[in-house]
Amino acid sequence: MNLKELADSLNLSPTTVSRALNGYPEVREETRNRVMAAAKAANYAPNSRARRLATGRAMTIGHVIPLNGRAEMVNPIFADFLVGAGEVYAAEGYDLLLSMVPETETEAAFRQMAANGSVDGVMVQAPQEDDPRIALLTELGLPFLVHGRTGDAKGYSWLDIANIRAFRRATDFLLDLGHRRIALINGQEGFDFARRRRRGFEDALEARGIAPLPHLMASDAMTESYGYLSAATMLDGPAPPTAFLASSVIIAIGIRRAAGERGLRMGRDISVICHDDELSYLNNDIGGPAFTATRSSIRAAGRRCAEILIELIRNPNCPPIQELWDVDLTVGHSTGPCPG
Amino acid sequence: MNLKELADSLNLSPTTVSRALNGYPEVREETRNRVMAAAKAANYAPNSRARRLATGRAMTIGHVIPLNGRAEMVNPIFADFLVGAGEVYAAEGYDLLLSMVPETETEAAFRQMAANGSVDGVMVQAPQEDDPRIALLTELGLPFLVHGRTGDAKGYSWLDIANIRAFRRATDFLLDLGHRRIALINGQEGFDFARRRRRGFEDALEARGIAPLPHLMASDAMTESYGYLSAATMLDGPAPPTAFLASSVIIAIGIRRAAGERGLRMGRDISVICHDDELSYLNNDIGGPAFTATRSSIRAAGRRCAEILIELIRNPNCPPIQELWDVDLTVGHSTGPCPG
DNA sequence: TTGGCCTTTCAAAGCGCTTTGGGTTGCAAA
DNA sequence: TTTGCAACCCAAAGCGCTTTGAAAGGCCAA
Repeated sequence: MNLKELADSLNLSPTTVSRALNGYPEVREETRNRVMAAAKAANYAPNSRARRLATGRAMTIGHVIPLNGRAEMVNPIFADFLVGAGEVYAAEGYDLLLSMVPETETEAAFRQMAANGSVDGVMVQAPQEDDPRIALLTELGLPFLVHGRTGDAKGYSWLDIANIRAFRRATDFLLDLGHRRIALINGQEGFDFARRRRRGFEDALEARGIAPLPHLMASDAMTESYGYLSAATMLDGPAPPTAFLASSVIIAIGIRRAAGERGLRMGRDISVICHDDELSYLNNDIGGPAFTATRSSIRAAGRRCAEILIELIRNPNCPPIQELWDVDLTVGHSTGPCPG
Repeated sequence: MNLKELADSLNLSPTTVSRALNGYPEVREETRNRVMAAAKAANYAPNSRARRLATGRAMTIGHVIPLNGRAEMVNPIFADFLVGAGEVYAAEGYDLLLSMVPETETEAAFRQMAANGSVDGVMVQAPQEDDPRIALLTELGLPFLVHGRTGDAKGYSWLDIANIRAFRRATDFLLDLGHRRIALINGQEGFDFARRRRRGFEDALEARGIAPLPHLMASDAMTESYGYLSAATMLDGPAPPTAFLASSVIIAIGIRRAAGERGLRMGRDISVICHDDELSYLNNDIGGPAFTATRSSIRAAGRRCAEILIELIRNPNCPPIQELWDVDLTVGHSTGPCPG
């Protein structure tokens, strides 16, 4: 069933049927109702390919996920972010085009999208230091929103959490408990968020005249085994840390494993704070929050990012929208005063 | 730059340029090269909206993720599966349309997709007992592939792992170690995979004349806190288990937490086997596999599912393709003989 | 030279929708 | 009776591509 057939069956022109269906005012209410009823009865839905060609809009938003060949790692926050964004897209009538491409081909992927008009805008996640995607998308004139930020953070739209502040606060919390040998198990340097978090950590130490210890700082893709191995090495080494600051719950789980194997009880023998993206399957609340954590819902971020991006698409010469979210520190069972 | 402009600049007709670009034989090699070079120079890519309208193909595959309002839980395996599938789609020139809809609206979402032709086929994940999606998609004539299976598993295409066999084998492994009070911390009943796993578990017990203990069987969405709470309850209750069988690594991590809090060492005081989907951020291999596990890469499943679905789309009257994958049992540090 | 047959190219007709730029019709105002 | 103006509705022109059916050109055999 297409528009023409539907129109014929109603003895109306395609024009009128189209307008009735799309809510234009110049069609009588009675006619509109007739059309709506017939469309529903015939289970008619306008062909989206044709509609997109005619309107020139793709009604689609692209998420390009770069796969880095080495680690082959899928960022675990990616699913929750996607779900948050997807909820908003669905509500606003946008489709979500997900594109998995090798990291080396992201530029080509964006160029392709811009040239063939398959998306109206794109979401950029996990920006690196001076991420080339920002200049590229600006050049291509494709609306985009960055989750995170990088460079001078000017001239483009982004949404980020206050990473420096969050990690400074978390470090202060540990320092206040008397800890001095604090380890930072961070995400991969190169990502802007990891650099900021390190800076927050170092700022807090510096403010108390404590030098960060290089052997207590690690940086890598945020997997459980990375958390485990880093913590194990540090705990078994000389001058082991009394507290850990971890960039994700997954890492903290690895730390917990290493601590457990060594008979160390969290919150008593060893303290752990992590950043908690509130992943739905790693709920940190039930039975009281297990980990003391800086918390910010990645899913809520996804939702808000989607809203902003849609705004940018609808309103092409809208000035850059930038949003910085502050982060809570919730106290759980994983921290306590420095022993000894 | 569109086709007509490109053609004009070459003094050729749009027809010829289109054929040259799409590899049709009736164009001279020299002409084709000229066209290709000009297209590259002008950074021309055919408008995908127009192409799709003209060809009648969407070159898009839909993944519909039902969000169940209550739990608001995002299945953690979903990201890795998506990445696996996405790799294949990208290689084959298909787009991936991701649609997040409330569970109650999945039927409407599929009907919409079928009516407006935005996808050429869809992937169905995590089927429930007699999942209505299968009948619906069959009725709609939309090619689909089920990851998992349900009902009589006949008449439609699916790819599944041998859940019964895997869990029977895992249970046997624990029984052979002398365990008798074995707990099953399963996924949500209602999902076919969870039913099969329970059956494998019960079959193994039954074969040795052991009755499954209802108080040692739990079933819910597979989160860390669910694993933790279930294990905590069981360990603190009467007749606590000496071994656990968990439907996911995430659950097992929760069990480990509960055990750790009670001073129980895994592999010595308590045994744990889990099913490991080989999520990239929960690598169970580094430093030797932590958990004894039945293993099957969800990402590889995603890849293969995508291949099959594309085959089904390309070849509409292809008979159902069904693939059952056997599952490895790898021994880690989390299991040992029954103490006492 | 002519006819026939490739090879290569093109004009034009869609694909199914939206949207522009009118037409009708009916009714109040002139 | 005309005119003016809403209120409704429609024909037709795209949107940018693919594809059909045909024409033009080149070559060879008759």
